[in-house]
Amino acid sequence: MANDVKKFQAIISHCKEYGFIFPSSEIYDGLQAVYDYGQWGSELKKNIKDYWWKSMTQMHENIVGIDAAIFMHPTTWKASGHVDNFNDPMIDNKDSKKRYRVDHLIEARADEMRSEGRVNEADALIADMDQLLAKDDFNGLRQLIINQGIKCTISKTSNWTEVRQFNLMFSTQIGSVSDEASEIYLRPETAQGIFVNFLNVQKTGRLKIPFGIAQIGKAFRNEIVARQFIFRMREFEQMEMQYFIRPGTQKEWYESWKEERMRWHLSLGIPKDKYRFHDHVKLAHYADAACDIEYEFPFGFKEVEGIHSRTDFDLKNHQEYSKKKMQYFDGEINQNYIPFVVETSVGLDRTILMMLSHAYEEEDLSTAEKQDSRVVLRFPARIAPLKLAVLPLVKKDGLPEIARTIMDDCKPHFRCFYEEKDTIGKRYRRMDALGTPFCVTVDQQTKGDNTVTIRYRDTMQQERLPADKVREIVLREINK
RNA sequence: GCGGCAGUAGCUCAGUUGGUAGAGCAUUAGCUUCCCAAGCUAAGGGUCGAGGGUUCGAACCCCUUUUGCCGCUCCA
Repeated sequence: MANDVKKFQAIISHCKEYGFIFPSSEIYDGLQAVYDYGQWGSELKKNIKDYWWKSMTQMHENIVGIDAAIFMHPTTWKASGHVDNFNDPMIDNKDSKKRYRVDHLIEARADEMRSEGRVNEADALIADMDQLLAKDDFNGLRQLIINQGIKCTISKTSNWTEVRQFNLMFSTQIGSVSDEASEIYLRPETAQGIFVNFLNVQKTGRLKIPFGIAQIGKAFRNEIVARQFIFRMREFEQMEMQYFIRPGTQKEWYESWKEERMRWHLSLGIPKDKYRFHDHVKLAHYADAACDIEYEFPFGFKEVEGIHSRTDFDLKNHQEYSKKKMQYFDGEINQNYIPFVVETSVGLDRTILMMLSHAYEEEDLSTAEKQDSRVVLRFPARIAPLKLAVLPLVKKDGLPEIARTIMDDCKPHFRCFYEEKDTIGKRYRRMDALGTPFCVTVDQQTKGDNTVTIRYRDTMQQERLPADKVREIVLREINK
């Protein structure tokens, strides 16, 4: 474990040192749990996004993508349950460190009274509580808990903190005049952007159930505790797909998407034993089955992707709040119904951290004569930020000019890097540290027969091949 | 949110009982190099996380704040 902590810290340093990830607004000391992707981190991120997008949309004729806005009508979050379920005042017991919903504590007390036959007292207590809740009188609520002598069930003490309200959603104002009606939220999940567009997409796309809508986008959660580098951030990006199905078929679709999504994860080159499914026992308010795909990070197995059978919860609620029929006419069975939904939702930033964790290696290359080591990022070629480095062995004798023609041939097709400074070995090692899978080197022989050496990141082996084949070979590898 | 530890150059760190900062690597410019880092020369880069206090004087002591890591807690 100590080694894993060390490795994790080494990865964080490496990300900073080599331009993958920086703390947000670092010159002002950073902003808690917010990070920026640098020059190579953003390439990596884009490549992962593209790969997911292609696997989910291009490879599925019945899945289409959308890009919904971050701002949404405030009623969206009433319909989704975010406003009601996550705005409750909470209180902590200082001894047990246990956090309680204030209304749960007081209701438990009232139930106790009722079981003792003190029904009137119980009703009065609930009435008091409702009044205080309505006024957002947190001090009053705390006083009520203390006056009632309510104790923590674990520590058996009444050593309570202040009552606080934890708002998961960030809010801001739309329009330049700030009044209450114009308060809106930054979306805490991207899913609702899909649900509110269900009718638009289904009708204009003439889509038949089953079909899916995919989306990649930012979401924002005001986490109480946000930590572990980019694992839990306040601003993060999700890649998700909502699959609309006939009611009653959710179980089979849930299972089939579980399998399919696991296949995708394995296709990233990460071995099976680094993943596991974690089935949810306690289900969220919208789900009838749910599991996570977890990856073994240096700090343990943690969720990367969630697969949820969301039933018709979302569409049904949007139908109720919007008064628009969220129905689909299924010609095959001649029925109108609100579709059920199976959701797959990957954390993009977590996927990046997963790829970094798996790719990062400090390799010992020592021989009997010489101590040697390198840091190498073993990214699959398709997601590596840089695909090819073009290196003249020396920066004279016309070698740079030849190298430039290879650059010109390749750079319209994939990200290349040109470098003539320092010894060739040093340049190879720098490329290893960025995870560049291929380097080609132009030497004196190139001038005679137009061949170059290609050097592979993972094996450090080299081969000689015609310079005009480089583009084709790299293209083949990155699309494999 | 509670507790522990930490913040000195891009990275890793040193800095003796308080006397206004150093190293290695990295970077930049040359030289040398015909295939795997740690050859040569030179240069740049830090108001020691921030603010306040004590002091003749603070990287060092005190307070506040902020950021990170770890443990607990939480996570639709």
